[in-house]
Amino acid sequence: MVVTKMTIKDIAKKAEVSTASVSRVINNAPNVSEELRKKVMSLIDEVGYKPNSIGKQLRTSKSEKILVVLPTLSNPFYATIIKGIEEECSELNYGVLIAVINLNNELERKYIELLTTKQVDGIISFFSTLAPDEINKMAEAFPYVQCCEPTENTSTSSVSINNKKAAYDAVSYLTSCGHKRIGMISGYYFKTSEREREAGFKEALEKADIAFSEELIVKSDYDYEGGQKACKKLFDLENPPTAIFAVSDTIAIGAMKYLSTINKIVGKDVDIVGFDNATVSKMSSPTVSTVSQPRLELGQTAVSLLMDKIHNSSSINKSVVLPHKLIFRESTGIKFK
Amino acid sequence: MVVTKMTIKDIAKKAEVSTASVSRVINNAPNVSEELRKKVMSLIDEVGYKPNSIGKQLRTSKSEKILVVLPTLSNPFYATIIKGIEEECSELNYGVLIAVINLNNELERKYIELLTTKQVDGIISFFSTLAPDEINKMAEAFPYVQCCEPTENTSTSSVSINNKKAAYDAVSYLTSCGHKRIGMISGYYFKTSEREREAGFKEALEKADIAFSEELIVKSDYDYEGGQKACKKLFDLENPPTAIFAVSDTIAIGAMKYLSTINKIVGKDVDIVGFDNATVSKMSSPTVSTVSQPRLELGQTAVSLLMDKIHNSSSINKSVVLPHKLIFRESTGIKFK
DNA sequence: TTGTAAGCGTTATCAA
DNA sequence: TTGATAACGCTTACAA
Repeated sequence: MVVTKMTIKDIAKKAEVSTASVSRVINNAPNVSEELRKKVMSLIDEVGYKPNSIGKQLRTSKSEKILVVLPTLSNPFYATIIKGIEEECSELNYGVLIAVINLNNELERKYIELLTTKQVDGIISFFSTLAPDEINKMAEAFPYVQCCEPTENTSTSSVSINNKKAAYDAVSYLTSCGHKRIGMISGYYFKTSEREREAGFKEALEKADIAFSEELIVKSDYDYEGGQKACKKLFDLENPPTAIFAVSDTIAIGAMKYLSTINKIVGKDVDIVGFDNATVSKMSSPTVSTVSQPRLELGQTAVSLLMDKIHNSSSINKSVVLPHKLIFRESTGIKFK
Repeated sequence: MVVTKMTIKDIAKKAEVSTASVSRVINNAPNVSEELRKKVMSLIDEVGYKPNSIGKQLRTSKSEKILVVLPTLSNPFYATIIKGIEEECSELNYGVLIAVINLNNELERKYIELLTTKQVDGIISFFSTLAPDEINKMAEAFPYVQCCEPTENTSTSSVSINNKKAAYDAVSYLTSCGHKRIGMISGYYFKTSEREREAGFKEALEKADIAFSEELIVKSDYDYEGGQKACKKLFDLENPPTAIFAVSDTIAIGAMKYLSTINKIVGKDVDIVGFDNATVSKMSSPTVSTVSQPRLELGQTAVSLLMDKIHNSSSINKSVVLPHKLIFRESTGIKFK
């Protein structure tokens, strides 16, 4: 961590060459003599000179950094995806910066300005508060890809699982176990995935010839308390469900907590499936059956989509769908222990 | 989200004024006529001009952004602290960027370059892989503060709780309950806090006239599996403990899991105290008694320390210690349910 | 109050 | 292969 205020000019002066030559050495330009290269490089090493990247950015309009826009930091779900992003970017020598917008539209715009003012070369967004046509317009002019949760009616490159199919699979498993009355705990936050998962839920019921009624879908916050409350609503029904499909593992664990207070045994009296294969889903007791998303690959794919945009501005929009996986644990019957 | 490639020159030309005047308007300089201001502002609004902040940064060496350096994203402990940072920065009109270094020294250096090259005005670091004198040297030249986990033998501004006292309090509570044989599950990751907590642990034993032996401190990864393994080690001892102090709630929950497999009832046969008051500590069953850190205030304080450095380069280094709090839950006896 | 022009640290064009 | 110099977009003395 040598700290110098040296500029390319200082190096040039010391080496008795032009700044242009120093620049060529730094950037591994083809046409520099071995002699010059050695002289300049040894000097650079000696004084610990680091090119000022603001100057470079101003000149080249490239930052070799991308920005990851997150709705919140409190959901550990993102950690692994971002690890995938980091790994991929690290190989490409891109830096990864993260911004948290907390559902704040103004804040989101502020961070997006990092893109429009060329401070980052691209954005991977996990959630946007912008209107669809704003997103479309921006994505036309700048490298912007959506990950996991593309805003409805937008056309940018994106990567996610098939949320409808994932819900369909989870609920179909429940019907195949003989459940005739299944509740769903959904949310009112991530609009797209929730709508799709609700659609998958309904389709699975239909397929199993089970009547659907609105009371079976309860909306919840994405937390432990939310899961408890939502579950109570379901079990305050005249005809309560015998199984629950929840859109997050934390919600599922909250639901399990409520069930324990009314002496229902999860995995026996009531089967539960969560979503995301969060760390906590293996820590609770009983452990939670869940739908797993390929997080590392989600991140890696997002990066390659973004790089495509960065290096080829006319690149066409691609929507990549990655496979999900059902994971069976104790919350859906002891046979899966 | 209007997207223009306009520069200050274009605006100046359109408005038939100098670029200096436009600059003054943008920056709310005192000496501009109302007439000029109106003319320029309306034009700016009309065409949606946004000043290019790279140009501005190059000229002013200020970015109005800070960087938060995190060891990992998978620990939700940071989420609330960062919320405190965001809130504070938002008021000051500073942007907050986050970088994750995953214990990778090279990566950390890369992100620190954002500071040394003036792309961010300061850094709040939650963990560093750098050598103490490197940190000191950097912190002398640039605004850099450490939060929660200052590297030992460094002298930068920092904010944290008193980890030794926190451990002392937690373990003293355990001894006050009558425990004579207490185990500690520590880690080998965050060197500073672990060492301090171990010191607090020993001191509490000493104070209660309980002999200490090395076998009572077991090292663990900061996860569920680590907690299980560490707990097994403790209970494979000839003389196993009747209480455990763990340096994280996740470890504590892992320990509880192991205890359930050997038919020990937590809160009755064995008392357990965790650390951090993580979300999961309220979700497990039994719930986990823990040491709570004032996360929001930790973040806010870090920001004010940093702003002090940013706006007053000769500002003296301050070490702020914030109060911790013991939280009693089911894992230390049902009387605290 | 406004304009002129230098300069922040680079890279890239052109000429040598 | 190397050097001189303009340019990137902005702010800020200094002059008017």
